[in-house]
Amino acid sequence: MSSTSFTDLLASSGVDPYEQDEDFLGGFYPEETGSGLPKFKTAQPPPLPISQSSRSFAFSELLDSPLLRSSSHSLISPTTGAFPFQGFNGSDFPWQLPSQTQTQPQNAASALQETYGVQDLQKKLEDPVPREGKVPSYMVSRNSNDGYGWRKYGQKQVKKSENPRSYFKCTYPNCVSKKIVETASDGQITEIIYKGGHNHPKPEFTKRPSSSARRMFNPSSVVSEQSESSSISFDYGEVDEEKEQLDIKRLKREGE
DNA sequence: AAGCTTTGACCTATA
DNA sequence: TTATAGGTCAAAGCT
Repeated sequence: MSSTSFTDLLASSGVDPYEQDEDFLGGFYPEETGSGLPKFKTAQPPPLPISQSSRSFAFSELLDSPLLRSSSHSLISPTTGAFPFQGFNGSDFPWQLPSQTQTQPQNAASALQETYGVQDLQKKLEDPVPREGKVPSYMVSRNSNDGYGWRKYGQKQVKKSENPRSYFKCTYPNCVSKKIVETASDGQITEIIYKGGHNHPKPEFTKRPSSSARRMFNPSSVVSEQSESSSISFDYGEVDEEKEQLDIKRLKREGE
């Protein structure tokens, strides 16, 4: 079912930040987000030790949870704070919960609500088709697409990172979800941070494709990722070239 | 024609 | 209170 959705995700850009997310979730890198956790000016309920270590768990994780998915719309208890994320309900995220990172669901939920930092996208996609080395920003944006429509609304070079950050907003009318993608000069996504959640279902195929050339599912590519990932098992994977180039390298902010 | 990206400037938060 | 950094907005240009 959601192959499409997921496919979209993966394929969408190849960024597969999500996949990686999930993946790295398993191996969270507290350092990154932990210390670098962006300050959400939104409403950060600090009561929960998010990750107690400052580890941003993968929001996807939750989503992925069958529980959530089952609930579909009621992902999180209203008490905790209505979990506005239901957009993923339609997606099949094979993300697995990291055993070592088992964050408390509640934490996760909270964190999710706030943001999910995806870093360490250490997935090196093999790219048979190199992007010529030049990766326009717009490409990057699309890469980050996880199936949702994102629109870039800004870019900035932050001091914390040597790489520029691109700011994206969900194109859904009522969706306030935002995404920050940090890309290296190579065009590789070094860090992805999600803020807020989607309060709408993920568009199946509607408007996502288009832009870049999304390729049909490329098992080969996917496999590559999965290999590294660890356990992502999706059958979709239209890894586009972008994906390949998405050399997501774990960018650890040592400077922290 | 519509949507998206790009870039600079402005605003807000934090130290 | 001031300075720095981060994040967001808006206008212009491009696909």
